[in-house]
Amino acid sequence: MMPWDLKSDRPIYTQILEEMKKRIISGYYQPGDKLLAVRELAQEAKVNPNTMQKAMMELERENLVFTVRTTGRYITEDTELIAETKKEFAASHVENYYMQMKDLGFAKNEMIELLSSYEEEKE
Amino acid sequence: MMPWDLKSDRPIYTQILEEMKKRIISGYYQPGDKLLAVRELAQEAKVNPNTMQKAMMELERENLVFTVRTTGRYITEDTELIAETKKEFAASHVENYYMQMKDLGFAKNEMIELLSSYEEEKE
DNA sequence: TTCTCTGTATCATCCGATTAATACAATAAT
DNA sequence: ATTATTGTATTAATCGGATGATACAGAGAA
Repeated sequence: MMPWDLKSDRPIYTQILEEMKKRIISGYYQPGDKLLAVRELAQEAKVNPNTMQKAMMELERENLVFTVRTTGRYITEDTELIAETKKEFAASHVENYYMQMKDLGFAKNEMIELLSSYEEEKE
Repeated sequence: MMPWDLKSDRPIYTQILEEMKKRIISGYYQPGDKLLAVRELAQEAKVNPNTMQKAMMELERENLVFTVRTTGRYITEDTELIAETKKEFAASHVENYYMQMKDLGFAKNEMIELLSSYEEEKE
């Protein structure tokens, strides 16, 4: 079971929304997959069902999931939308990294160099 | 005058804290520079003086600014600390970019490629 | 039909962040 | 000595997010 590790520095429902998006665009959830019930997901993430529900509503507003009333909720089968969402997500992270570093006075080649020499932490 | 553009998705005082840090480590504020009074800064950022004060207290806790009672607040002259803070700040952004992209299934060379081909938006 | 599971809706309550309005103490400037 | 400006402290009120408890409606399963 995938951990949720939610922090308290931002609204919980926002973090859940992002985590769900990540799970969809990364392929952890496949198109058409049935999601656990809101109550179960809430228990899993250790949040109130209302909070999970709020995140789901937003996810649905973006068409990344759809509901079959009284049956459950499913991941969209619109692979085009998923691909597009992934593209946007990646682009926003590239931009964020670039902008933050630029504000600090780093040149692009330095940004690339730092990333290249980055080694993941082990433990 | 540097804009503050504060969002409502995270605590204001946290955002102010980060913005101040950026201004210090990027050199926008120089060591020893005198800051505007809390009330003025608050007015400039369009927030309550108490909120600005809270951010300043935290900034001071990290020794990035110091106070001369009844005279004002100044940027630290500990250039070593500033350099170290900048290093940490950059490292955390590198890690963040790397981890987010990795979770989405991107390989490091793809991350580098996306960054290389990133072109800043004009308008 | 009856039971159970689904999403959904509606309360009241709590908590932290923010705002607001003041007040105070210390010092530099006048 | 007086005034203005500084950071700081205090108290109350407000607001949004999160929780908790509960209820309802619809569809599938028994």
